[in-house]
Parts: sequence; C-alpha cells; structure tokens
Amino acid sequence: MRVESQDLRNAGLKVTTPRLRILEILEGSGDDSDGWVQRHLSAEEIYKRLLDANLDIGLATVYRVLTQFEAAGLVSRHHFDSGLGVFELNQGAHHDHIVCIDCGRVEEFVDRSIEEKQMAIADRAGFELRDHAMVLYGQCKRANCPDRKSRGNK
Amino acid sequence: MRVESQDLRNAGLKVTTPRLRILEILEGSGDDSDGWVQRHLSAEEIYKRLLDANLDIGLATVYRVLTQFEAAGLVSRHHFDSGLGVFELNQGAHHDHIVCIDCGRVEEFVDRSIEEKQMAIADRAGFELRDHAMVLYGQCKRANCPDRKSRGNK
DNA sequence: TTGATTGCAAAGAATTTGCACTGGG
DNA sequence: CCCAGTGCAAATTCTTTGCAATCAA
Repeated sequence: MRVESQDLRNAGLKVTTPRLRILEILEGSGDDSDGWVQRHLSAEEIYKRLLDANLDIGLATVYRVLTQFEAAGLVSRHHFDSGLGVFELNQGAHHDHIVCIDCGRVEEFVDRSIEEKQMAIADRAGFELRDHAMVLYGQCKRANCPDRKSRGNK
Repeated sequence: MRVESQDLRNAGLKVTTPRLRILEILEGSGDDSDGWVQRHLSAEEIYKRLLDANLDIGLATVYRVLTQFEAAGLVSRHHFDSGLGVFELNQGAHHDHIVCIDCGRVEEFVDRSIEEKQMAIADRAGFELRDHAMVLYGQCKRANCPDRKSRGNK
C-alpha cells in the first residue's frame, strides 16, 4: 500500500527528487519525538522538513507538486477550521478526522452508520451526495500535549 | 429570535451603521430572485451587498465587524472546501451543512443520532470533544442550479 | 535531445493592521 | 467631549505563476 515511483509514472509524472521526497514525508518518514507521526501536513511544514533534510527544494515546488498529486488523486487537501491547507496521502479508504485543538494532532476514523445517515440526509434534502467532510475538534490526552497541564489532567 | 441593537450592546459593541447593516444582510434581508435566501456569505459578498445599497463601508470594516461578531458569538465562520471564509448568523441551535457543489446553495440540518455517535467516537479516541464540523457536498435539484442541465435532470 | 520540472522572484487572493479622522453615547 | 469605530492604504499570510536554467527519459 506504499506510494512509490510507479504511482508517479502512472499519474504521468516524472520521477524526480522533490516528488519522491515529498511522498516520503507524507508517508510519515520523519517521526516525532514521542513516536507520534503526523501525516497531515501543511505545505509550509513539508517545506521545513525538506530544508531540515538539507534539500534545496523551493516552497513553490512543494505547492506545485502537492497540487499535481491532488489532481492525480494521490493526496487530499483539507482545510479544517483555520482555513489553512493541509495535505494527506491517499492510502487506505475514506475516513474522517478528529483534531486536537491544543497540539494539532490529527487522528482518523470511520463510522459506517454515520456514512449511511449522511446519505439519507442528503437524499431527504434533495441533494445527490458526492462527498463529505467531518472533523471533530477536541482535546487529546497525549502526555506532551501543550495545553494538557492547564486542563488539570496530571 | 432576530439579532438586533441590544445584542450589540450586550456584546459591548457600539450600535453603528456598518454593524447594523451587516447584521441585516446576514439575516437574509436581500432575497434572491427565486426566493432563496443565502445566509452563508463571504466577507466579499457582504461587502458587495453593502456597495449595492450605496453604503460607503470598507471591506476592512466588514472583516473587522465579522471578526468581532465571531468573538462575541453572534456569528460563526466556516471554511467549507475552498478554504474561503463564509459567515453565518448564530440564530437557532447548532446544525451542520449541506452544500451544492454547482450553485453554492447551503442548507442546514441536524441529526441527533450522528451527534451522539460523534461523542462516542471522540471518547473512544481519547479526546474531550469540544466542537465539530460536518459538511456534505452534493448537487441540488433546484430549478435554476447552474449545472442542472448538464446532469440530465430535465 | 527535449519537453517536463524546478527555483526564484514576482504576482495574486484573502485577511489583518496602522493611523488619522469621525461619530456614538 | 472622547474613545470606540471607521476608511483607506499598506502590510501579512497563503498560494499560484512567469521565466530561464536544469533534469529525467
């Protein structure tokens, strides 16, 4: 289920260093200190990781590559609440998101019964359902979540 | 349930022309040709309506007022898929949205069972649920929806 | 070789901010 | 009268685009 060179060729895209590196980053190659891997990244975050890896890749290229990947169906672009664009690799099946409002951590989930309800709701409203986005916002219980202390969870 | 001058005072905001006019627009005063009233507007759209009404109110003021209204809990800001900010008056209870990808029409709905499911999902994921956003995207069956013809619904 | 791809800088779009002027209470 | 509120222009932030140099096939 890994995304690789062949996927680029299939999409009619040449296999270049920027594209491969960006794919790697989206795959979560760079793990966080506590083992948590963020697979939902903004263009800026991806750009920073490339710089950290001493790669001379421009921010414009990051945006261009991500936009091409999106068009090719390799990645999805979300906006969540801030309006800032974040990108995620399209591996596995459809899912929705739950975001920590303190640390930005993003987890995924699917609920079959909700998906069915949505279909029924669209139908009742007279819409041909094409897509949907559901994002839950809350505070996670991760040990090093920035705001954890101020919430009194020791 | 109308929002009015008193709501502004309660929020510690002076009752000024720009604020009142923007409230009116958000209430849907300007009805569409076919009777449909759009209550989910971008800052730019609100600005245009003010200009149409020959009001000399700057776009910056529109943004400032909307941001203040949001902070006061009078309006909500959403981003939907484009990332463009749209504003809606906070009247009535919580609800989610269904958006027509062809004409931009926005309708509202609530589903108690989904809300409960969300709570359970957040809990299971170890999150303290604070808020959520659910948007369904589809094609509506409104007579004058721009793309209706190309979909073969006569 | 040769068109696709990239980097950089400049352009755009959306939103916010600085500042002197205006107006509501 | 006096400070919150406003208009305008300039500044920011995020994203896209133009163009000459570079690279994959």
